[in-house]
Amino acid sequence: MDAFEAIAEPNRRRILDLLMSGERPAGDLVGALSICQPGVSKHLRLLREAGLVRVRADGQRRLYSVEPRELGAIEAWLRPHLEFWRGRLDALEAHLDEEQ
Amino acid sequence: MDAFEAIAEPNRRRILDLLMSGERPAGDLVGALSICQPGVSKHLRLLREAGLVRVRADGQRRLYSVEPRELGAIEAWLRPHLEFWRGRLDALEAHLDEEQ
DNA sequence: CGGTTATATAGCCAAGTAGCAATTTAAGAG
DNA sequence: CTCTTAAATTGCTACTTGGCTATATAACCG
Repeated sequence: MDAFEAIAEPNRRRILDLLMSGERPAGDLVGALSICQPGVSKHLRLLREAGLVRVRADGQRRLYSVEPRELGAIEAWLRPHLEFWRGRLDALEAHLDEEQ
Repeated sequence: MDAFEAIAEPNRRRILDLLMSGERPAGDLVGALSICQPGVSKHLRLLREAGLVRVRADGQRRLYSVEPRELGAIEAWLRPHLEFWRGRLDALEAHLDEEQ
């Protein structure tokens, strides 16, 4: 699973949001997500395979945290589109200003 | 299908890339994509339902173009993550500089 | 050791989807 | 009207996935 597919699922985006506040044990995420524990575990595995999170052991807990590198890959695709369209909208505004 | 799911599929990202050069008939996209015509048509329908492209008729052709609004929705989710991690990386660099 | 807690895995099901070939719809062209 | 071209829809299959329950693994506690 690549990063694009990984962030396509709302629960996985929510996990990444929760991990913005720092490293968290899997159990915290289960409490926050209204899906069952194995479901969260499966999402965490997919996020790990997509390179979006990393995990380290702490006793019997697993502490997850964001691995930002692959988010950059998404931005790398998205940015040219945003820049292109920002340019078009700016041009449109300029055009409308001229007409006034 | 929302915008996140829509861009999870490589052929659909490629379609959006191709449409950056401007409005194009569906047939152009079929030629560029190495999947069959009905497949492209289906992807275009999903992109339309996700609000990522619009279409207008030109005789028997259908001209597709990007609708940038929903790309902004993706950026709206992604940006806080990127900013957060850019900040962390900057802090790390500063820390390493100090140690020298 | 046995018991408890935290997490992962296995096994299953229902739903969605990406692909194709075949067909339909719609717009020109003659 | 007939033929052709452009695109969409239908019908199908194989695969994936997100959810669940049940079970396994693994670490800590006594």
